[in-house]
Amino acid sequence: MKRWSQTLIPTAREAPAEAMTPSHILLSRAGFIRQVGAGVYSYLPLAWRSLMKISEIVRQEMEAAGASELLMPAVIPIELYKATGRDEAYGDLLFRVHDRHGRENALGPTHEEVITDIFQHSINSYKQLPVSVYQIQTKFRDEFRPRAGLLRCREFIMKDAYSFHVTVDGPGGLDETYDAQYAAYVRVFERLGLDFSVVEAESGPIGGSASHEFMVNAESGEDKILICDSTGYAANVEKCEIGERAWSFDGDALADLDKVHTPRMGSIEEVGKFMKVKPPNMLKTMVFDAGEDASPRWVVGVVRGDQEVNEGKIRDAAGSAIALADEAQAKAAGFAIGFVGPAIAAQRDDVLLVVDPDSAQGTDAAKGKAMFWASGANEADHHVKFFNWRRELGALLDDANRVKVADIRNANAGDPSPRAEGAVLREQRGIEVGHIFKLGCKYSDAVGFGVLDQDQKRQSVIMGCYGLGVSRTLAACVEMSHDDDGIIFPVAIAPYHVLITIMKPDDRAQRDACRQISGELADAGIDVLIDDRDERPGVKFKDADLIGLPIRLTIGDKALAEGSVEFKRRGSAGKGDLVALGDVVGRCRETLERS
RNA sequence: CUGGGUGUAGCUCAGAUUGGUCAGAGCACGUGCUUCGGGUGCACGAUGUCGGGGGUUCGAAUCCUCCUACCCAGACCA
Repeated sequence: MKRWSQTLIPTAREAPAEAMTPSHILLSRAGFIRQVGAGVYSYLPLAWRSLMKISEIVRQEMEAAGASELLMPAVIPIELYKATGRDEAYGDLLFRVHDRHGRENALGPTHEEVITDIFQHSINSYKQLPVSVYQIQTKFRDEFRPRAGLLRCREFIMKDAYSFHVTVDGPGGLDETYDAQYAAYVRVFERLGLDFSVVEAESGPIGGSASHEFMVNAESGEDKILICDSTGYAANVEKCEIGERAWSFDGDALADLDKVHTPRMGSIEEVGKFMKVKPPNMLKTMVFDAGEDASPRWVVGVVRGDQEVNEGKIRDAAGSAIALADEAQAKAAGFAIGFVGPAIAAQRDDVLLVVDPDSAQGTDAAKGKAMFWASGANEADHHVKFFNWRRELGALLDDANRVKVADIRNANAGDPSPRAEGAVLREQRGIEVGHIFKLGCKYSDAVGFGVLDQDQKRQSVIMGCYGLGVSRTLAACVEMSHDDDGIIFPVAIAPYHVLITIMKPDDRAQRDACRQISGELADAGIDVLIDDRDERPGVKFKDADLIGLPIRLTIGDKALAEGSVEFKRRGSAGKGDLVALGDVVGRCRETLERS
């Protein structure tokens, strides 16, 4: 039980000018957070209560999944990150601090290295595994661009769990724990009352084989996910496969190749507008660099002008570690960056051409005639119209060592589902609140962490790691659930369950009623906040809606004259119901349990 | 990192072209009265390194310059 007048809930009519997203605006206005620096926030009392509630549910589910809580330091000698190469991989994302002796430390962005170090020095035998541990802790990542309040900050609260195994399959194996963590995450987000999706994901710099992301469904989310409703397949756009698409390079040319002067127009939009060609009729050609020693040195990806190349997919298709070519280097190597076209493959033999099926079309099926394509002319400031695959590239198209057709683009809404014939993908936006990974031996091998198995053979230890953004979850919850008046908290995340708005704090009858009700509610284990401020009713009601507690009880003369208080569920329309004093606790308990 | 923008009262912002009654408004805050079920009304009041340094000038919030902080978009990213 807490009195508003005795705590810090600095609500405001206006949000700071820099707040753009709903969660940032509302958490600021409702007095939950205050910005201290770029991507650095203080959690005021209401926010801290919500965060503790989220943390507690996470704890319970982690313990239920067999993990033990521990706490590692935030200050970590840089050597640990150097050992795994993540010193470089993370680069500027690592906060670095030098101590008085000039030693370099990182502020922990995540703790694979530290936990692996601990286990390496504590575990010697397969008999001691598997073990899962977790911590809830402040993490530091020096983001290029923090944004949207708590959604992407440089200092944030995260739960990270790690598991260690001798095998992948079978009892005690990685898969078993991964599945248990997966289930625990589902329970956590269900208990928190969040609308979420689980999607297949790229593992990014953390590394590893399999990974899933947990996304709170919200329009303002940074991540795009694609869903096949008929199978339940869902994946991040970075990972999403696309179903089979028919393709063929064959088809007669519509007209002779027509070279067009397009001075300084390197982008699809500019060229399209200038040549009066729609992006779906253009071939976007991207040059990737496989490295100086690689053969072929260059990989050239082709997708339609309205589509995006997926770097991960083209890497898989090319079968080598490639990256988007450095513009200066590519130009020096003879590529007319901005004006490259598929015909480049016919001009030089150090190029592997990878074509997305949607672009590998000789005929326009819809129109029943040859396909019209525009592309770069492989000459600065020029593009071509009436590009025809067979005419321009000939038999080269049939040489699997030079030309491949593969899914290399990001999926879009309406694309065929990779899991069900005839089904299409639907697009949705989400906020990533959890991400779990099967790491394999990446970290253990990097530091030489192995144990002896039954046969006295040394085995690399297999790892999994499981992250959950606690502070981000609070923000995602607000993104997901609010209205024009303020936040609408799910019961599990709300800092308090019930707000008692006492109209006249000086009135003896009202005070007595408030004391009675709040006492009974507290005894029933319900968290109560009492708005005892000497403010006008309108101010209190506005603030009540703003901070978004699930239930508001209003103690005023009218209701009290009938021995009642007014009961209102946040988010419901109207003024609420009159409930007899004696029934209030029951009504609250019932409402909170039901939701 | 690239591009754009903004730093003036606790918050939202005006003032800047044209240097000099430009230290301002609203909200918030304090006092008094008023009002008392959806941000009440009136009066009075307190509040500033005009982001910082340097320069130009008799005089700078305003012009020049360097620095710095923050925001937005992109690229990147659990």
